[in-house]
Amino acid sequence: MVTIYDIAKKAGVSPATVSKALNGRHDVNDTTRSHIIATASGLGYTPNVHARGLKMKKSWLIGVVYSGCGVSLPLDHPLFLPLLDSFKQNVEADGYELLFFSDNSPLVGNNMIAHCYSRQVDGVLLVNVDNVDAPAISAAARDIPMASCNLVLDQVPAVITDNFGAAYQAVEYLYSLGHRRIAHIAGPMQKHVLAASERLSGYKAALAALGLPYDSSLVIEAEAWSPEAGADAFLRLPIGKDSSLTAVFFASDSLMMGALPIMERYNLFSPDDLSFIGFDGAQWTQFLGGGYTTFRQQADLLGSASARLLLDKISGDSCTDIVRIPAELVVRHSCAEIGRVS
Amino acid sequence: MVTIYDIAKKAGVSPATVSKALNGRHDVNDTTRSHIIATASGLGYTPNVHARGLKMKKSWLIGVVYSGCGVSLPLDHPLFLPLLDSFKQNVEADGYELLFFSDNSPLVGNNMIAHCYSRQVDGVLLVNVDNVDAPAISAAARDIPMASCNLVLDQVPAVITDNFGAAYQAVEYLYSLGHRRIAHIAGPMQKHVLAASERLSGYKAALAALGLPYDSSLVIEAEAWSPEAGADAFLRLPIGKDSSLTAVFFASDSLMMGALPIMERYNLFSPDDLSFIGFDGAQWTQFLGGGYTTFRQQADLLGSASARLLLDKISGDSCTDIVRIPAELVVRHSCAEIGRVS
DNA sequence: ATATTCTTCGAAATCGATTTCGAAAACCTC
DNA sequence: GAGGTTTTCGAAATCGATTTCGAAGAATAT
Repeated sequence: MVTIYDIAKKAGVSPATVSKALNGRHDVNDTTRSHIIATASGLGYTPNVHARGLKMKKSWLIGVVYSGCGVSLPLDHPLFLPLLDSFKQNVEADGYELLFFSDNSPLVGNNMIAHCYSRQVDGVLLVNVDNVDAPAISAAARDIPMASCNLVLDQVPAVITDNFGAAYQAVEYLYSLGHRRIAHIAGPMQKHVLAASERLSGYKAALAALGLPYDSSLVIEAEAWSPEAGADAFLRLPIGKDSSLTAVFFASDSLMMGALPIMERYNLFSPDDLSFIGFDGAQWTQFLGGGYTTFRQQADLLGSASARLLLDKISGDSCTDIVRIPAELVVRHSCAEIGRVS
Repeated sequence: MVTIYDIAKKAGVSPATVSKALNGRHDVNDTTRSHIIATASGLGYTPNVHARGLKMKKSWLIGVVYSGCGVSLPLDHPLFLPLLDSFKQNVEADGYELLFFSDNSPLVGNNMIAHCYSRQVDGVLLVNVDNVDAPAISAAARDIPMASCNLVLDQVPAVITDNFGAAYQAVEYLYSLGHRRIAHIAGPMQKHVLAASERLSGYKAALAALGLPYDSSLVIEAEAWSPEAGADAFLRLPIGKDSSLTAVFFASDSLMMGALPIMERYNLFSPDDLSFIGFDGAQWTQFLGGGYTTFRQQADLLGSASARLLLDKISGDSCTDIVRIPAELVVRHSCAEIGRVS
């Protein structure tokens, strides 16, 4: 491995000067600087990040924490990779790289924090985390800059999709098409991941605002975010040709996917028999069944916003607690206009 | 930050002894060892990986390289995350963590290699890489332990799905159901990613073995692995109620997904009008249209095998060049039995 | 009791880069 | 040219953990 000592010897200067030349310090002559840079690249020098990290107490590493054992928020959530990719591009621009570690203990907490200290990460992003030791993390967040995505914890600035607003808009949209009895398949309620609860709140608020009664038989909470759980929940709805139910708002596309085989089994079609709205913007919603209407979570914005939040936190700036990112209603063909027969 | 010097002072021993006690060396008394361990955990000590890495020339880091700018092999490929998760669990068991870096230059090569040297990674996994500076990587692979997944490069041991065998089996299966005119929507041919070419070869070989003629009008190479490209390719096939074509083997589920809207447009149904087989085992194939037959790539095995390969390489063992992982035929309901009307 | 071996521990060097502070040289001012 | 300022450079300390090698003490052998 080529070190600055090798460069120093070859260039006929001291290691100190090499370091300064390579780091753009001003107390080194332009001539010597270019000479040093030339011999450095001639030798194929790459700085040793361990030595640098040891001295500077900075690793240029950002830990990405997710739930390895998460069942309700699976790793293959359609949001995860695009979000991470966007986040990565943003922090890379500032020179950071991503250290990928999950905390495989039942609760994301101490184990993860020990990792952070040990690896000297400069910051931590919590994403797709569903089972946290909230007090431990909030405490650690005073030492280690943290940010989270779609997760709300004390002391940790968060970027969240505007679930409430989107759900509200979903009901408004269905109402505008003439729907009056609108069901909601909710996701599993979790303590710090508010996706399910906020979407349910938005649904309720819109009903109230539109003067629609809240019918608890039209709201089913799924056991998980999976298609299987969606199917189970969907079956508990009053479906059938003669049902007064005309529309279903699913808390996620995964849940909606589970309903599709059931629809086939009962020989029902969307949108003719039942209007569907999903959530997430999964790829299949674009191509299947004439296209399903859904809310696209803006992974790119979620990623860039959480990067901004974390980078600000790292540089010590005070930053906003919560940033809301709107979800985009993607209108396709799974919602029918009804009730205009007058 | 708590260091071994702090522990040494508190425990009344030297830093050297602390280091040895914590690392399980034999030249330290059991009594002092337990005393040291106790005070270490009492102080909340976590070792500084930079200091350790500097001295030991080992980072306990494995670099995961993928194509950031890859278009033909998108980041959200259904295989990517499950594979990575399996890989991670396997290398974590040996104490490694994952450094996630893409090479955003047009060709994955020098930039990535510089990163590896700089970060002192102990090994590199190449995955979902589609545009490589092959000579540069092969050269670097002599210095840095590497392994790849679904990518074939000189000097780099690889784990690959048995594309040939699966494609062969697809044709055999369709043949056994009575199909005689079987089309293939191939993926884009790439130099080092053999998914498309091997699947095409398997298709051709099976035709030949079964005595079926090769009809070039039934083989279309898609421009990319996307649904859009799949739709374009599918439209160039002789489809329609009166076509003699009875089955299509798609090189991926994504390509197959693109064909579904076209089917609807022409009022065709699978399997009644056309039998479909996909590749990858995407989630939607399980739930939509009564279930689509596909080949499941065994992400868990691909991940664990590439972990094994890389860990062996790191420990200096000679290891196999190529490991083949079979793909599992998942029979659902998109393939009809025909021709048994006699 | 003396010699020898084994156990246990610590002083000091090392890994590679950064940074402080002082020294030398070059420059300027009058 | 004396005094002062600026520029340019290097010796040495530092970050925290590991490791070598020698020393002191304990245990064993003769």
